[in-house]
Amino acid sequence: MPAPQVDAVLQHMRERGGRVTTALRGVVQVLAETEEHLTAADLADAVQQAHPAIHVSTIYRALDRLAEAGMVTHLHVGHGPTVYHLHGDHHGHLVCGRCGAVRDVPTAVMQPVTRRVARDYGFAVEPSHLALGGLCSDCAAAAASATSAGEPVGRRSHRPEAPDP
Amino acid sequence: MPAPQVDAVLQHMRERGGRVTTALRGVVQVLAETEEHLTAADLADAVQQAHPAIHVSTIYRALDRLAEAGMVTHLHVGHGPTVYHLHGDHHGHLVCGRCGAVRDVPTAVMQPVTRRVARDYGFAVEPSHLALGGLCSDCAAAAASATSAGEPVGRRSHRPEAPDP
DNA sequence: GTAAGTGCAAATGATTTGCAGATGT
DNA sequence: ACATCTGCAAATCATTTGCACTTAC
Repeated sequence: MPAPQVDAVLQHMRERGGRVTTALRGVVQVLAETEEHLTAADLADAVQQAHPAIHVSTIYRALDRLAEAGMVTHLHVGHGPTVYHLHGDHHGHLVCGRCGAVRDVPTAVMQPVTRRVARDYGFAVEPSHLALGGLCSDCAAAAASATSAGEPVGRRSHRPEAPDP
Repeated sequence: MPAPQVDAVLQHMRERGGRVTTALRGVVQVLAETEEHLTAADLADAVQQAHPAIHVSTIYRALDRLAEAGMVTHLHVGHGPTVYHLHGDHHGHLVCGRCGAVRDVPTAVMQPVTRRVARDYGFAVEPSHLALGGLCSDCAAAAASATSAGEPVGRRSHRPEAPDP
């Protein structure tokens, strides 16, 4: 949706001395079009829809470039591969160790800890690079109730079940 | 140091129907002897000192077994490989994205967030599986001062600088 | 004795890299 | 033009798995 956002990012990259290539544009467009956290493979698939020749390794390099410029952030979720998103509104992440779902939480919620940790340990928490592991409500319920009959989804991106806050 | 702790764990494993093998004993001993968070490779090295034939894949299987029994926990730190430790006192982790240092913080510090997230999102944070990404004081200083002259240590366990709270 | 463990080698999955050729500015 | 990118194939790293063989109980 935010076409202007895409242009802004690309402009920034150009000013930085980088070149705006098909791959770079593709990656930024896809990232701008979703709220989700995408893996390099997800991005490759999406970009290849329009430009089949774009190679995954190129996606990685585009992401590197964007990360260096501070335009995207990545997050290491439990087992699964690294996920990326545009470095917009900062937010933390709740990563379910069972089904792999990633849920965003506003930085505000993290504030107390962020502050305290900064004071006591001199550690500067990077909010969007932040992940709390645990069990989402569904999986917690599943684990508690049955003999653990839940179906531990291998991985696969995530699934924003409830629409929400 | 805590030899009895080792025995307790092994005993528990035996009662659970598992067999106490050289590899299992080795892993538990090494884990009990350190405060650090070790990778499978670290463990392999250590265990092999006494029993050169123990293979890394066996270490992984021993860790699986121990994890299933709830005796060890693992943590996915930024890039680097997974690190393991005995599931004793719960604590969270501060992982420096620059030098890879892992610092423990008591669960108490995390409480406010843990609680709020549980209430608002029904998400059950697993304290010892918890990691906050960011920059440790040293790296933050380095990043701030120079042209970013810091030396991004590949990884390597961590460095328990200050003794503490 | 026998099922639970082990060693090894080969498989998998994510990510990186060297290099010759393509392309944005 | 010419440095920056890209495609591809091969390399690396962490972790997993199949299988014949050991070993703890």
